[in-house]
Amino acid sequence: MAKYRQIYERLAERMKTGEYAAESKLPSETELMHEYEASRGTVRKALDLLQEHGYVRKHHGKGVFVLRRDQIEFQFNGIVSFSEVYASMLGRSIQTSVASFEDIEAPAWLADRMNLTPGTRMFRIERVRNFDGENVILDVNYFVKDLVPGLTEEIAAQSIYAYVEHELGMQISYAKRKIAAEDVTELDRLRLDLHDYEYVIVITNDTFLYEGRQFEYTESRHRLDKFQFSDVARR
Amino acid sequence: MAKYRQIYERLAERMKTGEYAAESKLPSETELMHEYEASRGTVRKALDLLQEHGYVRKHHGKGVFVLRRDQIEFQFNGIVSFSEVYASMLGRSIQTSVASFEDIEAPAWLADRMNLTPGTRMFRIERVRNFDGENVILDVNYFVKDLVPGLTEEIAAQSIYAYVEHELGMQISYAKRKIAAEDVTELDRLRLDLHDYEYVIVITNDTFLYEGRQFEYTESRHRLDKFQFSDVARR
DNA sequence: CAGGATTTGTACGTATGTATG
DNA sequence: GCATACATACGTACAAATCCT
Repeated sequence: MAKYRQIYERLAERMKTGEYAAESKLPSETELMHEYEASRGTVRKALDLLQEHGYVRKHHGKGVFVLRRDQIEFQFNGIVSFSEVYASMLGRSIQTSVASFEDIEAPAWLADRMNLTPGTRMFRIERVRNFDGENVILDVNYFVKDLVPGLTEEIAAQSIYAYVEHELGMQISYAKRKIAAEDVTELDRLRLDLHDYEYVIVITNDTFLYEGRQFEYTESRHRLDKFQFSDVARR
Repeated sequence: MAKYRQIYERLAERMKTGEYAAESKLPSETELMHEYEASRGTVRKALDLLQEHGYVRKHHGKGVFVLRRDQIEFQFNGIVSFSEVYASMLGRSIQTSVASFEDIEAPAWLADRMNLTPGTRMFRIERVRNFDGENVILDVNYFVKDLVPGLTEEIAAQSIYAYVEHELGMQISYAKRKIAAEDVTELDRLRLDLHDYEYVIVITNDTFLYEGRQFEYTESRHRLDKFQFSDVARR
């Protein structure tokens, strides 16, 4: 792994564990240079990455400050799978369990939406995200089977995106997202600890490969109080 | 302006005008070095920025390629006030009324959040968006007064962003957005037709100028059923 | 298929500018 | 004014991915 990336991960780790507390100032670039035996440019690349991912905020002439991260956050501009996000919040217990794993024929509404030939085989996967002992997020994924051969329940329990990108070497190009509130469904009640909430926040996600082919459709259904989305828009 | 940013803008310009066509390859870093009389590091910073902003994609060993523009357009990367976007999504018009327009001292929490010296004068504006006869969105804007001189209630009733950009000629750099659900407040009940909804979706928006100075903080509070957000994320 | 040429990625060093306290 | 800390810019070297002869 690249050195700046190692420094990034080490620093992120120390913020997650609280060694570098929220609101506090990180060591200066010069100090980090000596600590990690790296050049200033390399240290700066690590710090830039931390800022891009929402860990810190740099202030010219003052220093680099640790940001608070108390809620579940979808912080990045890029396409991020939920386990990637959770991985970024280590220190809090988040567990994924596969509630359902089926090999089905694409339902009509989905074949239409994804522009597939009717009858296409797909994986339909339900995964529940448990945060601090409560089931608060339900992910329902639909993958085109031909495009993710060898996908198993065990992989789904880990990170499907890591499998798709690193094992299969697939090139993801872009994803369309939509966020809206919806009434809770029977499935939500079955899978989630909803308490009295009557609504869920639903993120729908259509993911495309470089050639423009869609290989995934996902609905991520969040309990209201555990939902947060952040991003940075630029001109 | 920094040199790498000048190169960034020049290249972006040449892509917008079509001089660098979509799907085509940009000149190599070495060529750009000579063309702009800059070091490789500086050229690379400009290219990184272009990629981050969705103009190009870099491929190790191959080159830097111009992305299709139509998808960038659809992206929410313009820093548009959310309600304008919402209106265009539904293809209908929203009526805006200014519910409150004050000249105040920055409250402590906001001075802290925006990194302002305490006592800074600000405009605090409440605007209500009416759709199909119901008040469904409440925008609360805070602007640093020094940075938007001459802002009036009449302008607020139209588009503040149009005023800021075209009349004042200010250069907006980027905005940080966060979306989350919150309990309704007294203010929500006062301004909106909430029916039985107990929650609102709140979009907070911190907007920055090129120099990194923040000039605005906004909360856009949406009735649950009238909220929708879409965007395109790119790897 | 080998191997060199091209192109982007990483890393180091140095110097100077700008913001903050 | 001075010290500290981050920002920009230049130059160099080598690594890794890709392309081409």
